[in-house]
Amino acid sequence: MPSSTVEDYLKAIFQLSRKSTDGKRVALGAVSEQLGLTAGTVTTMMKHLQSEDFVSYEPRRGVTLRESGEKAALQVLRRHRLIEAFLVDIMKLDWADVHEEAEILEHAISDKLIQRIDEMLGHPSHDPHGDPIPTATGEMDNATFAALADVESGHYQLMRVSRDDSEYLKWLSSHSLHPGQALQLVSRDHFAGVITLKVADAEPIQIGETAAQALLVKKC
Amino acid sequence: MPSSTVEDYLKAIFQLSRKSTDGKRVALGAVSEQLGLTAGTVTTMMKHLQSEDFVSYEPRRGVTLRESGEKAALQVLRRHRLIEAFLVDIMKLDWADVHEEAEILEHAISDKLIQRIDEMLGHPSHDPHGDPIPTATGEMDNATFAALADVESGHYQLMRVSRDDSEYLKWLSSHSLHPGQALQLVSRDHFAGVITLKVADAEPIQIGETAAQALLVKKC
DNA sequence: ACCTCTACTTTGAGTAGTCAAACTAAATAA
DNA sequence: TTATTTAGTTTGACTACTCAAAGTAGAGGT
Repeated sequence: MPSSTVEDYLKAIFQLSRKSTDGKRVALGAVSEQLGLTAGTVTTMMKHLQSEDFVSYEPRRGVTLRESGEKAALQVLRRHRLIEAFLVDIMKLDWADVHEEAEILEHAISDKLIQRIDEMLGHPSHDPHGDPIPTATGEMDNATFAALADVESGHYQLMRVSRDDSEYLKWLSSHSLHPGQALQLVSRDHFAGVITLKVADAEPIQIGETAAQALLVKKC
Repeated sequence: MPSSTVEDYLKAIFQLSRKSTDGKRVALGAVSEQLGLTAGTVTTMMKHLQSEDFVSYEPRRGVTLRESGEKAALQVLRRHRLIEAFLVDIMKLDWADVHEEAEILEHAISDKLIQRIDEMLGHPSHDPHGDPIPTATGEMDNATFAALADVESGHYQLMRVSRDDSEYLKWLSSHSLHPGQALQLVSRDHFAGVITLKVADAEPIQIGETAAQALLVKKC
């Protein structure tokens, strides 16, 4: 059983490895950035994770998850996402507040309780941010979507919000921008970096490219 | 914000202090016993807790909680007991399995979530073992009850079960012995140390004095 | 008054995780 | 090719918690 510290490292490496250009290799700097730790701390931990067979680590080149590391990361992700879904659907907490809570609970909840939560929710496939929930055996849907920032005018469905900060999520909420929501990209000003979109039949709203980067959409 | 280790110490001291014969003073041996730690570890920690103003510690005489220590202990107890109630009433987990889970979650759940749980349960006054739940401001009902082991024949109501081990609780369950349950002490054999009792209109059951020590009852 | 036992304290050491600061390899620029 | 910058590594130190084992204070027995 990895400690909760180790779980955090594995989760970070897993998530960074999905965006990696170089195979699934992750630079240690990205890990220290993500976890808010110094570079030296991360180097030390990589050696330890290697000795525990969670990762393979090549000095100065980066780390990749080994099988047991990936398995552990998927379990943490599963717990995290089921907890988020639970907190929103059953506990009726605000979408925007749920991430931090889950960040802690993911290390504290037993398998038995996670299983119970999964049942109560009817084995959901996605969490409130639209992220896929790995199964108990570690399968995960790996569909990818285009960012609203990279897409032309047309009709879309919001599939995923890939950003956790609470203020941003509150703002999305206030404009009914939840996963599943249909929206229309009305126009974009490439020079100003501003996108105009319509959600249902509300007034059109303006959104910057950075904010649009986190909105993952599917054409429809 | 005390660490979860410190919370465990404070909770242990609080609970031991209620059984203390010497005012509210608790012997360090009792603490190390309760927490499963060596005596030296506890001595070290007592100095630390004193320096943090949680307890007052007199070498070789014992510890008593100071105000902030008692407050912290009551908050932990509140979280623990609300979590137990939540796991039984909402999550439908077995009474017997809930203690261990709560032992961990009590250190991981935020105030916001505890508040939500409290609302969902309708501000319960007691947990599934019949233990009183301290209020958010730290008030706690301190009613005491006699142990079934110390009481004569007659009709009683089971008010509290003061033991956490899962096997024991499973056995109680199987005989419908939950807090609130009416029961009759039919007879007792002081020499054999065996008590005969009837629960509702089931067959009479036999129970030893040790087991009866954890069953706290009210005459009725 | 002395001895002994028990409960407690002290000491020295270990684990897990962290940082700051000095150092170094390798990529990039000149 | 050499110099500079950047990313990563090493070292020494610290915090929080723990144990084992050696030492001691004080209560009770003789």
